[in-house]
Amino acid sequence: MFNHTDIETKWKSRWNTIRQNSTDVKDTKKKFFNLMMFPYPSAEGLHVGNMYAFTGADIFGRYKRMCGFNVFEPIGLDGFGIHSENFALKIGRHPMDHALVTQKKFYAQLHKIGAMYDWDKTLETYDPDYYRFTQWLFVEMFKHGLAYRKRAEVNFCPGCKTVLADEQVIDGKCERCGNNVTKRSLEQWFFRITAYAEKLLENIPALHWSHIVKTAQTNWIGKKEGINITYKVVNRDHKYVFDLICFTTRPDTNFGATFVALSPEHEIISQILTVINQDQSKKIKQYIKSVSQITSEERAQEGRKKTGVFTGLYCQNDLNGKLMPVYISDFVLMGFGSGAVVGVPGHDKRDFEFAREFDIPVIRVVKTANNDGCITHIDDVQEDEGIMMNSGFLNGMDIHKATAAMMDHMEKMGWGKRVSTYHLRDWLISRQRYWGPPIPMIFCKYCFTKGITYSEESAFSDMAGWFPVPNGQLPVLLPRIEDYRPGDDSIAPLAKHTEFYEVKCPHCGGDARRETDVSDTFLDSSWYFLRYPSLGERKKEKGKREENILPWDQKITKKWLPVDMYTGGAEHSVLHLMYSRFVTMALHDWGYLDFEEPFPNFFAHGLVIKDGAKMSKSKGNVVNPDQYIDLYGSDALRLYLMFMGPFSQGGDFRDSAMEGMKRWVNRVWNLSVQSIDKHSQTGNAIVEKALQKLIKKVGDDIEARHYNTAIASMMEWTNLTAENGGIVRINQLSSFVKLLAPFAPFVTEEICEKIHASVVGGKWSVEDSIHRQKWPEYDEKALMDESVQIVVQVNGKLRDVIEMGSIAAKNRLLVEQETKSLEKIKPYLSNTKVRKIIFVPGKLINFVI
RNA sequence: GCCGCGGUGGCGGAAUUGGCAGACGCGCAGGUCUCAAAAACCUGUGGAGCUCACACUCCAUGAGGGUUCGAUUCCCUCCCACGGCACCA
Repeated sequence: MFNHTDIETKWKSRWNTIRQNSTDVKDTKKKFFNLMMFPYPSAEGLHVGNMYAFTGADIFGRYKRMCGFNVFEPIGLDGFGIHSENFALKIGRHPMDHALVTQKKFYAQLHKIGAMYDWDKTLETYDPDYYRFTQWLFVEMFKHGLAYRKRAEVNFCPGCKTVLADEQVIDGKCERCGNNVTKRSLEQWFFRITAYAEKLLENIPALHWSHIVKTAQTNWIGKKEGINITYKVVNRDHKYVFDLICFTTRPDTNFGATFVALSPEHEIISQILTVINQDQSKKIKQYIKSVSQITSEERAQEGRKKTGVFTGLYCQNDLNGKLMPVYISDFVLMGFGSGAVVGVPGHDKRDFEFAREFDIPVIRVVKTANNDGCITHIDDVQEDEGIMMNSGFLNGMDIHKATAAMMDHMEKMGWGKRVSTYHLRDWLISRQRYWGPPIPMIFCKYCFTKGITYSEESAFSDMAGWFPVPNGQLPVLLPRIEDYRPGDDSIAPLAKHTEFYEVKCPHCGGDARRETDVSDTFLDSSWYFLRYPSLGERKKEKGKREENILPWDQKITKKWLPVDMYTGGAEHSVLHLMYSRFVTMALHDWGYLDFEEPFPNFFAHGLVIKDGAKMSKSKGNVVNPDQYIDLYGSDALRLYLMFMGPFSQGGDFRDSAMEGMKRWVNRVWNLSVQSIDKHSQTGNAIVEKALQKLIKKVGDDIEARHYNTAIASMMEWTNLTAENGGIVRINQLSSFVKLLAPFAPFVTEEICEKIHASVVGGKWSVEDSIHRQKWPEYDEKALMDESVQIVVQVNGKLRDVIEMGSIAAKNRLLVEQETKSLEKIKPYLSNTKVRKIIFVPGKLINFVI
């Protein structure tokens, strides 16, 4: 038995003294940036789910280092944001104080899990030396026309008392606190991520990401190809009033169109109100008001009765000259397409439901082989495959051919234009909260009234009076205030502090007002990977307020980025991963970076399950790793976590299974101590052959992140050594311990030191560390077996297994002769004719009778 | 509704290209050691049949069908979990 706590304490301190894991970023010959998603520190500290993710990533980094790479593995804290602030509010400690407490706690815990973090290059998003550049990024976004401010219907979480981005609303609920999200019309800052929709989509196939994550992101971007049809709108007297654009992916059904519906948020409604009578206007206003009073969740409720109001106007369908009444209805969403749809009730269920409510005619324009009758019931509505009818020049075509033909026709006639629309919306970036980087913008009322904009460019035409904080004045420090609690009034805490917001206009020098919202946490994490390698230069920048200082060192960034391997949870598929891609693309286009994709390789690890549920605070099943590290050791816990199942799948956390892992670590220890003691020079051929195979197996498994089977194979090998004398040669032990080193860094280092003392003697130095050793090589020839097992089947059923020389086993005739006469086979072959013999060289023979 | 992933012993899981299903571990049972227990170690462990025993036979990878000499693996239908999107026109 050995004392794991002593060993861990010893090596933690020794590694720290020698800066074992401090990466020299100047050495870029074989660099490897091994990054894992940094944690957001809150509550009780690191939990087993974090440790699972970090350990899996760390094993890969350690393996790469042993394969000769200069591995950089940094860690930091994503400590700004609602999550941390909510916890600070809960326990009644100021977020600034709480941040320091959790920082200390998290770093202490992260020291204990045995990961090879570079402790000289850590970052915290709430550090002014970090967020000055988050603010710099905001300013750059603004300067390039990608940050804008507008009044919009936005998601508001009554629990967190702030607005949320679309991505942070899950099933109508807040991603963080689970409260039902409501809509509010507020002035907010947005990032124009939609400008990159196509690029974000286009680059996805080339990414080495799991198919699941790629699909999730593709779905979120949600590209749809269709056509914008421009209709002439006429009033009761058939007089033209204006144009209206409807988006559709199914123009093939356009001969069946019988109405047009507008979203209640559609801007053309203000024009409509000017061309219709008062009575009608009143009804429309009433309807819009009633819609604004229901929640988005209620509005989207399935099976809800369709509502709407007639505008008194008509769209003219140029295909057949028919007039289609224009309605306003809340089943039409403003955020998709053009916010106006052309209704084809025969071939769209929602359109049918609407037509039912308003007695609008239903026309069939698509038929199937056995159905071309009237559409009178919702189940008759035909949305899929079929052949066109009642559709003029389209008749007889299938719907796909008809769609293309109709688009061609409409474009030729000048009635419409092919377009793509996206589900992706602009990123709502401002938050009416305290614990984040203040948005570095200034609003000047005087300049606003004069219509003065930051630049002449059209992108700024709606942004009169808004100016970014000059670079040299960054960071805009977040002041320490005591009334940091968010209110119900959508007013940011900083807006109550004149000393914060009263500033001079950077343009005219007059009195102006600083923006008092802070930015979304996801902005903090959208660029942190760019910062890490350059952190060695941080001392030079500290406190400096120069104009042209960049968040990173250009030379270092050119060498070290993009990230070589990124490991994290799949739950960030459409949040962090997409925001980071967007920010990187923008920085690339502005000339700051020479790559577009920050994470060409991303590995999505699985989740740790406890009692059948994902480990989370709200479920109350969070497990703190500390107690297990104390009880079983960091090595045993790391091994146990990785042994639960494939790293991509996660697994079920159970205390009892950890005992077994501790037993095995003990067995490895005993095997090592005894082998070093006996100093055996004679090797066992079976153990040696198995070791050669093991070297290959463990290497291949680590590359594939099949850590569970790598560990299983190592267990098999130690079982084999127990059957073969219980000791191994020193060089065999040495190789084995290297294979185990990425998984169990502490105990293997201790064994390595013992081997070193026994074989070489003298003082232990940095170079002697097992984690600096070269990964063992195996002999291809040694993997070949002299004899193999041949499976003997009759009609595909296993009847016998024989051992043969590996060369003979490849000879069909020889194997046939050998197996035909086997005692167990003979009875099957007598009295029948062998119809066929299947032979797989070196593997199997099958007699078909 | 659409898209995606999966279903293997009491449990977590393993199984190159279609070729010995259940590796490895947990749990359980029995044993050694002990006054006793724990720890440690050893043996057994999918189900059924047959046998004093060794052995042998049959059944079994969510259900049903197909392709094949041979299917956990490939194809079709269905069932059940999980993940993403969703009044998206």
